[in-house]
Amino acid sequence: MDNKEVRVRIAPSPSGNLHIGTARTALFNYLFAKKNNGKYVLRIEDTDLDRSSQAYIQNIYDSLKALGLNWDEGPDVGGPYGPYQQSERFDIYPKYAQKLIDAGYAYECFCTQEELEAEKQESIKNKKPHVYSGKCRHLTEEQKAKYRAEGRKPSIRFHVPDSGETKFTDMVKGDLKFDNSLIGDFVIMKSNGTPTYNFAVVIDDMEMKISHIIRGEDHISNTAKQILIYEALGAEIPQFGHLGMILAPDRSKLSKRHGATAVSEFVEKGYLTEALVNFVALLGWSPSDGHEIKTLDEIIQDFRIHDVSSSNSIFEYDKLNWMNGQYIKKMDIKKLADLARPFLSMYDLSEMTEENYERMIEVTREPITILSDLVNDVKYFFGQDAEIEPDVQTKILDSEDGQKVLRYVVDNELEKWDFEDSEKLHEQLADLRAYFKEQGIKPKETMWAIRAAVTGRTHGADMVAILQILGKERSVRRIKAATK
RNA sequence: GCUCCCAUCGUCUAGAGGCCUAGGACACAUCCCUUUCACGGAUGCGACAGGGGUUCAAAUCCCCUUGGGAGUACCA
Repeated sequence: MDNKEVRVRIAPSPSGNLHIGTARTALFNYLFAKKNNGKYVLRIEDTDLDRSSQAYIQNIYDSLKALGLNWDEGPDVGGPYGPYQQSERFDIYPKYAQKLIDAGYAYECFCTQEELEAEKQESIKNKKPHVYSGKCRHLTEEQKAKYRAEGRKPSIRFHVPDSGETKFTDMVKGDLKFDNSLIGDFVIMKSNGTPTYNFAVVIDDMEMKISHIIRGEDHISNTAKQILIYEALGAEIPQFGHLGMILAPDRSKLSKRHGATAVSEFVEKGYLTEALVNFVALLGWSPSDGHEIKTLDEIIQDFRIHDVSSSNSIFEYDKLNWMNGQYIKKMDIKKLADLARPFLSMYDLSEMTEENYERMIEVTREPITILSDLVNDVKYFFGQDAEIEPDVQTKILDSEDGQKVLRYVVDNELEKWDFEDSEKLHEQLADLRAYFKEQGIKPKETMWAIRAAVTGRTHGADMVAILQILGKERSVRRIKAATK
């Protein structure tokens, strides 16, 4: 190709928290930029002032940063082609609109909503595609003056050619073409003086020298309109790449009723941003070496936009959960311990030393898939007494073998257990298992008795660790309490 | 309605005419490991939507049908 600088952008609209789909689009843009030593720009598209809010803008910043998708230029960091927030760019769009009018590519339209609606209904009735008739295309100055006198404020429409095709080669979809006669003259400036989306993006992308536009395929049909504008302006047309959509398991659009949709919601539920990025990268792209667990940097190395799948993909939690579990398992323990804290706010963490807190996380991290699983899994580390589950009471603590083990432990072992030395304690438990094995009680049943007494459950973290974190006093207390 | 996109195991995907009796991952099942849950290991289950072409040869190319998705706004 050429050696022009690669510049991509992610342009979210702050009418909600950063959506997981937008995050994937951001990721692919980021990957493409990094892979090609390009620039990755963040632009906030808040043209619709009613639906936009500062809180959402902040959420977009925070989410993108948390995912590690840091931008080179943007509203907060600036850059050579700012401002990067559309609401601050309102003065530049009318100039370009006027330029198009002057060149004959656009015209003022005085049609009312009612007239437009009537046209549309007529088309539907005749089973024809509804395309604006273009009746304001050739208004005389007198007619315009008359409309103005009536108080009508014009919108500005782009004059789309009546024939021919608009085509482009999409980086992921291949050759695409649209029949101009079916596009219809579309509005570029609303009657209130603000630009429509299709106009604002083109102007902004053009001014910001965006070379490649990677976005969701819901924008495919907009592309024809946008190319027409680029051409009318005599601007260089960027390369486009349209990604398949992310769908819910029922093949509908991913929405709140399917669970979390915003990146921040996933984080609040206990998903790790590293896992989120990794998982979402695999929706539409696959690593060349078959190793799916990869860091952002590794993905950058392996990423090629032309390898991206052009079909939609379904967002299933199974694999995300598995992947999140993998990341939790491998994460630096100090980092994990810090991330886990907010999830454990219902417990009095000051009860235990920092060292014990970390060890508790270390020994409970293994089976969990999301951080919030910790809430339940860590419960028995708190409080003086164990909360015994009903089943555990009847099936284990009330059983003959269970009591036999506990009785023996209380009478002969408990005082000898070395809570300070984990290896010693480990051996002592092993000896206990061996002792009862000769009496026909399985090793796991021996341990169940102790586990049940100490934690009230049949499963959980390593027994030695539990006993040590709980400390001698509470461990002894719980075991004695369960012994009849 | 019209336009466009898409179509390999339940899901994410590999596959760019012969390497495919279609490979991997998640999920599921069984077994092994084991102080529990889990992790890990092994095995199994499981797909080229259907129909026509093209070709010596098609999951791969073309057409039709079907199914799914998107767009069709003075919303972005």
